[in-house]
Amino acid sequence: MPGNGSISVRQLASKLGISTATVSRALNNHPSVAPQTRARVLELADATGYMPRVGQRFSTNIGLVYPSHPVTPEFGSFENALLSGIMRGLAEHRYDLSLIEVDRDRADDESYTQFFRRKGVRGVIVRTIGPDARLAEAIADEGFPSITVADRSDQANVNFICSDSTRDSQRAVDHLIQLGHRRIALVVHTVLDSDHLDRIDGYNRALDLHGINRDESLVLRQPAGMEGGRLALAQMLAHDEPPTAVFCTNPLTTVGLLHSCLEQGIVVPEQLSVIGFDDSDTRYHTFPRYTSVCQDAVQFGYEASRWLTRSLEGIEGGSLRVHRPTNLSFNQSTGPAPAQPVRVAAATRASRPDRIREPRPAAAEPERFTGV
Amino acid sequence: MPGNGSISVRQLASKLGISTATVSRALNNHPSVAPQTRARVLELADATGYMPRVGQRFSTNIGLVYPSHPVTPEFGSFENALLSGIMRGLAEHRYDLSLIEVDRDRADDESYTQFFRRKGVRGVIVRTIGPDARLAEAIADEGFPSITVADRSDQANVNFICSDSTRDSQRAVDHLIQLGHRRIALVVHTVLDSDHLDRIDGYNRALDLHGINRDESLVLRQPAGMEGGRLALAQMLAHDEPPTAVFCTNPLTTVGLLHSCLEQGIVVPEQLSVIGFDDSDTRYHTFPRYTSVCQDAVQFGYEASRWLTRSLEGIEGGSLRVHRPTNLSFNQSTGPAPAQPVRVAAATRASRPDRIREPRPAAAEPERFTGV
DNA sequence: CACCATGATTGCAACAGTTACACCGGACCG
DNA sequence: CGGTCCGGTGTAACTGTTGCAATCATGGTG
Repeated sequence: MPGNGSISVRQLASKLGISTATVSRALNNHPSVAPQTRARVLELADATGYMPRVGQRFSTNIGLVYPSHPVTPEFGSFENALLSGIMRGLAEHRYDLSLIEVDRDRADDESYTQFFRRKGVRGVIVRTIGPDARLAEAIADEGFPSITVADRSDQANVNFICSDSTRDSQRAVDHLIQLGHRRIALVVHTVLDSDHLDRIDGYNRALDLHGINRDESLVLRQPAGMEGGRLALAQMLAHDEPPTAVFCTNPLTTVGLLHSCLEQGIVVPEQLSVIGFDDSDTRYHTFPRYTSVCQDAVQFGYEASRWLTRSLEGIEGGSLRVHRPTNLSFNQSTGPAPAQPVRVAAATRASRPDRIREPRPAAAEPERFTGV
Repeated sequence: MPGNGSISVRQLASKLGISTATVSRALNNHPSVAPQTRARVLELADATGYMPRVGQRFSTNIGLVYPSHPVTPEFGSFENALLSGIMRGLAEHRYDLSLIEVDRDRADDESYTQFFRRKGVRGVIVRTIGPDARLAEAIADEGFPSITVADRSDQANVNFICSDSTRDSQRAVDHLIQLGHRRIALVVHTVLDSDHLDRIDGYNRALDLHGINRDESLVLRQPAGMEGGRLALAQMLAHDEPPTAVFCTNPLTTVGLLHSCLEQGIVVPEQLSVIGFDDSDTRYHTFPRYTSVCQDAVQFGYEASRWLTRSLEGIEGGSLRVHRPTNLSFNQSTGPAPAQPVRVAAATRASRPDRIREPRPAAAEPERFTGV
């Protein structure tokens, strides 16, 4: 465990027998410092837990860390809700938030601690995306104050707050079984993070509990997004023994699947029951509104930022490893199992394109990134 | 116009005949400094364009400024797209982004310039929300480097990049008229910012151009959001002479309106044509996908942050006042005007909806990824 | 009136980190 | 051999901040 951060540049310099100027340059990645000198400085800085101050004061900045380019529009509402919660949690101790993308300007030979020091942040909230959980573990291994949000790790030194959807996933599938469904499809993302493993787990447990055979051919892996939902429905309809219900473990995928149902004239829930997943309000945007397992991203952000700042202020001690249970929101997308499942035949019969096609005029060329 | 920011605390102190300690405390809102002393310090700091440095270096932080608590989940995807673009634009000169909410910890007697100085940001991107345009103007009046995004101002000192949807709003309504519609409703937000005024303007121009009388009773003001769309549809159906088409100037409102159509068994576009508004991909999430006027929030963020940083680096000079035209995206929510408009009677009759619908061909959609 | 306690302001000085400039030493080339 | 260049380092001067002491006004009390 590093020291308490009360080391100064001058102390580092005197311990190393060099000048403060060289120490400062080494810490800031100036090109004019010899590699072995920089290595010695960084090593000692790490060992002593050096933390820069402005004047005599520590900074009060928290970093929200993304592995690479953050918050692309495709992330959907989760990031918004998360940010909203984070800002609320930081308000108590007047911390500020900086957005940091690790890939952008972290030097290759620079540790995460050094990188964050250089950015002037005291602690970070790590937003790992997909399978990049290594980032959170690497930061934790360096002992830098951090907490991961909406993901988890088996490493004991990783603080996190994540959702545990196992229970509600099981309840969701159980609900379908109670309604008489026996063949229930599961749609998961192509890459499986801990969240998706929970959902698979809950799905399996519900089936096992009712003595329903697991059918691997009903577990569909599709990329998260509208198109994934569309493809999943197509797979279901083409199945030899089609399911009468589906548990779709991603919000946008659920939207895509329900959208495809409407396109193909499949009535939900009369012909097909659907349970989905939601981070915010997406379940109310579809027709019908879908029953879903819901996680509260605002709450995640709030608790993570609050714990981190309290921890830095010395109010909170120890670690935080929280599994926050999800909620189950019942809406209009589930109903009794139909006598016969919908099949591809119904869909193909209805696929003659007698629609009125909209004119597609030569649309204005989309603006590209041009300098102004 | 303030100076070039090369003034130091010591120079301020000597000009005022006080110590640097007092100057520092005054600038940081320490409670132990006499009110009139602080007033004198702040006045001189403003006049000289003081800007704090860390050591000898200016900070490279940009603030994204919200009037109050930022990025609530209701904002939808606009904020995400904006942030994404901003981060990309900041990358070129290695600036960092801090999220700042003015209401949170700006002191009452503190100018915006002082507030931003205290936060250590060199320039700000102002995200005014709704009718809060005064914020951008107040900041500009103080001469602090700033640019407003997705809003505009008549004040010549306000830099901004906004969308001009007048042309496409007119084209959208014109498109409806070409399809034979004569009674076209307009749904606008209850508070009218410059964006909404554009849309009203385009709507009016299209009607005027075709010699169609404006009917004030077809201009519906509803709060932005799903519920607003629902209420707008109810108003339309209850109208004495119901419209056969509607131009809905907000994404979520459009979603709500289309959702309500599905609930009530109103077939779009056969019974009602709908044109909406979109910041990102929302138009592909509804059934049917709606034709919409689209603004590119990523581009806004990119251009704003790039101009601001280049301006601070001295590469760019002068002001930036850009009206970026929107795009018109044609989808499946518009069609020829029906012989008879849908009325409230029809809606009630269809309240036990026969939801099996004619299929429609799926349009190709770009692959997307999502969080979680 | 003298005197002390109290609290509000302020200054001194020591601290934090950064950078311009000079210096040094070795490599390279004429 | 001498000049030139360049990578690397230190000196010193510069930022802004804060702990502690000093100062000053004020008011209550003997």
